[in-house]
Amino acid sequence: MATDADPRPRTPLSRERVLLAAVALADEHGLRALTMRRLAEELGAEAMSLYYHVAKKEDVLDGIVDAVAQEINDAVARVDPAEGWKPAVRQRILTAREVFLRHRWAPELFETRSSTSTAVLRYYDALVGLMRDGGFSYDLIHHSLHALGSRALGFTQELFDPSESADAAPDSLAELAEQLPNLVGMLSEIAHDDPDSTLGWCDDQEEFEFGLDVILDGLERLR
Amino acid sequence: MATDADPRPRTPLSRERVLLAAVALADEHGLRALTMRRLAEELGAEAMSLYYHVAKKEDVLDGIVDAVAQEINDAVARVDPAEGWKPAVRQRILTAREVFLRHRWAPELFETRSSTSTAVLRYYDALVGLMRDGGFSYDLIHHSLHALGSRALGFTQELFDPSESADAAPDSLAELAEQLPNLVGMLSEIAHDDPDSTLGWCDDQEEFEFGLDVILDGLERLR
DNA sequence: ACCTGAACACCGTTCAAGT
DNA sequence: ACCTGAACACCGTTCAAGT
Repeated sequence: MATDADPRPRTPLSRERVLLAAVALADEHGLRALTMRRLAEELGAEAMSLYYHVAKKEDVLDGIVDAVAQEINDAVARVDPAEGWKPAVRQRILTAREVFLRHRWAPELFETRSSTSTAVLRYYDALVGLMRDGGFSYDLIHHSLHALGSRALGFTQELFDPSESADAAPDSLAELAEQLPNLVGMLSEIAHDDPDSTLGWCDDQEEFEFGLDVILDGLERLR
Repeated sequence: MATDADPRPRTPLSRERVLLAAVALADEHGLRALTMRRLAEELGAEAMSLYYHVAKKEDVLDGIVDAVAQEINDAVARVDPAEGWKPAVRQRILTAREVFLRHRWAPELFETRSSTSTAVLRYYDALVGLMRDGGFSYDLIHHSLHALGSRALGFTQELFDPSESADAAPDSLAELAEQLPNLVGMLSEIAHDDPDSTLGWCDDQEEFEFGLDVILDGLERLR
């Protein structure tokens, strides 16, 4: 008798199911699509049902940051402990980066709320430990974390995409070259063409590693 | 007869007045307070009146990014052209930073929409020119801009504020020290105490300059 | 214990209408 | 040309009510 339409959720809701669905929704449609109403729909429930399992939307956002941080911790736990602090730190960071490449909405969220995640703190704790074992003083490690900034977690935020501006100008390209001679000169020599390794224009894999190595080499010298 | 209550706006609205009010509102109450309705109220008008002067809210956000970028360009135009590419670039960046210290909401917005601002492009163009004159190839300049990231504009986004987590834990501080021995060890040696120079915990003036110099020194070596 | 419907106070934005 | 009021389609969230 109940064989026809019975779209009740098989499994009951839970904080974990809500967070998993939130991550999946953000992965597929971006952060902007992550509304309480849409999230509930994805789970076959009403928006208000979510509030039994999470306090408020902020709680969901904190939760998915923590979930990504745990994914990072799981990933870095599997990397071979390299010889020397530098390859070890480098490898950890590049491994963390791979997680962000799977969750491209995450950098934006980490910028503002990663301090609430104990998983993020555990990630940093291990990084501090590695550098400590590598002969750094706590003071220099502290400076190093500041110098690395978000790079310690594996991403840099993009700041501008000159290719966009280039597209925008139709025939005024000559005028643009006049106004921005150096930028146009530089960009005419350069091409980015590996979208899969790119978190926005400024976060190309090759460029990420270049910047990372500039900093790690600099820290090495100060050690 | 019209001597009593006549709170009509003296000056008519204009795109410029709208943007100025938007910057002032964000300065005083943060980005979250910047809604079309609140902005109109600030101008003594109705929300819908704004749409005669700006296309949509996105347009307002693009506009205030451009306004801040112009403020930066004005500021850097006044700095003495230093001798050598490094002091010149360094001074430009620290001057740009001062503008962000006046508009603490701006970094968040620049992260996502600075590519739409021609003023930002002009800022970068001058920076590229300085480095070019300093003997850098376009290719290395390009790498350098990636390595600097948002630091080229004078800010780094904060990633975590361990002091917050420290506050949060009341008596479980011992447990925290057990779980995060390295982080707790490091932080016990360190204190941040100049709130005026700080854009969030990770963006202390001293730390900003440390990180900047690590990168500039590294680029110098690659020149 | 877990979920829901109706309702509230907000958003950005459209559109026809006022001066 | 410039501004407005009413209305629409969305938000997050509260609360009393259902099972």
